[in-house]
Amino acid sequence: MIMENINHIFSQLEPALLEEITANGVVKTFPAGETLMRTGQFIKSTMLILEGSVKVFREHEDGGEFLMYYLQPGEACALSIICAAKSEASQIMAKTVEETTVLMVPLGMIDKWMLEYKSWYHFVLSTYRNRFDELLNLIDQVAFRNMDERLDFYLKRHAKINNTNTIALSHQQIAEELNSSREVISRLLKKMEQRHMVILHRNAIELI
Amino acid sequence: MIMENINHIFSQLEPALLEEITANGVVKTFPAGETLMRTGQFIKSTMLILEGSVKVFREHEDGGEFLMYYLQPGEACALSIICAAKSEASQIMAKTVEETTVLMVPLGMIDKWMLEYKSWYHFVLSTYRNRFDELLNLIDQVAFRNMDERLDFYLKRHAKINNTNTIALSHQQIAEELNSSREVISRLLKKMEQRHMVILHRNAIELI
DNA sequence: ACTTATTTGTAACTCATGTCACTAAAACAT
DNA sequence: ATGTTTTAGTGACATGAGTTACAAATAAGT
Repeated sequence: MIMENINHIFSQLEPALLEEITANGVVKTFPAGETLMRTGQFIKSTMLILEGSVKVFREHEDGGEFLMYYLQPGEACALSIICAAKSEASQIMAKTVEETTVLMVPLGMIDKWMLEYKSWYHFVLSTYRNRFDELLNLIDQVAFRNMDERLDFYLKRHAKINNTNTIALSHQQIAEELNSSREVISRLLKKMEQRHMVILHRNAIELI
Repeated sequence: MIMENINHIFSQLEPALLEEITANGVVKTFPAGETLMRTGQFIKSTMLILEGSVKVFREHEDGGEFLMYYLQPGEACALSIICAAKSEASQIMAKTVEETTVLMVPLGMIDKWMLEYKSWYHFVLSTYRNRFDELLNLIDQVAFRNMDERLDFYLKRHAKINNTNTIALSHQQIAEELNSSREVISRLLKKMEQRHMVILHRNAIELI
């Protein structure tokens, strides 16, 4: 059933390529909160997400972290592809947020398929493109926006990704992802509640 | 002599490819301060820098700008390649900082060469990789660093790129690139001078 | 039910940065 | 040389956001 799943999730890839992928890849399931990649680590394979979701973030020496983006089923980690191609150390951290199934493809294949399969070529390029866009967006956020706007943006994005308008996170968790502090987030959320933008519950924020 | 120049600057590319590049590309020289790409504009060709330098930056609605990186001879604009591949609108601005000669390659070639020339493939991928790294760095800066550290970093990078330890910029210009204000930069530079990190001149900052 | 741990609310304070208002110095122009 | 423009210096103040220090509310464990 995993095979079918792959075919479905990566339907934009050619059948012949999908066969190769399943032949060469290893399917692995990680529990929630598992670290898949850490700063400075060398990457030995590219990961295609089949199920669940993966948080990709930057980490600062003194503990702070900073959310970059989430990887969803059907997506690949752009960095792992880039790093793999140059066998360089990763600059980022990746962690599962829920139980996540990934397909691990040895890095030798990536280059090979680029030349052999047009659909793989487009897949890889659009992966780059999308991540690049997301980084540009992120830079906009931190360069031009205040925390209240960033929080608003964060909540909406989170809601969209999880396809719900109730964000099941504590203020503490949100603060960490935005590299802020819990009190600041609580304060801003209270303001948003007064403006009837959200309703606050324990461990949950409801968007209106 | 431009041909020789190209061969020299892009020596990592195969001779056959270089021939194709010169056959298909158009060499163009722009004066200093010319806008090569603006937000929302569609990109019709990729640019390889032959001489001079190009500033790539993000622009905010209310005027603020934000330096992303400089392109030097031998480099290509990663975004133009990505956008070209998907004929999407650009999200960034690019401006010459001095008189700059570029080689404009029609976007149809990019994809074609990826399959035909290994050296082009590696060139494009390493372009992505380098820009990606630079964006990651930038995010670090704005997410984790204060303005004094960012200024210090900015000055050192500028010095390194121009291969001099005198930065010939006004405080105003620096402020714009860091999306700050002139007074703040003046203040911080004065502090750096008191700590004997720099010597301030009019329109110039000397690193020690 | 009682205790404990987790999560949230809030006030007071500090600090970095941005803004306003104005002065001073240097470069340029006529 | 004198007036004008550009660049730099500086103090006073406003604001956003991080910090400290608690209190209150809610959930969880025994």
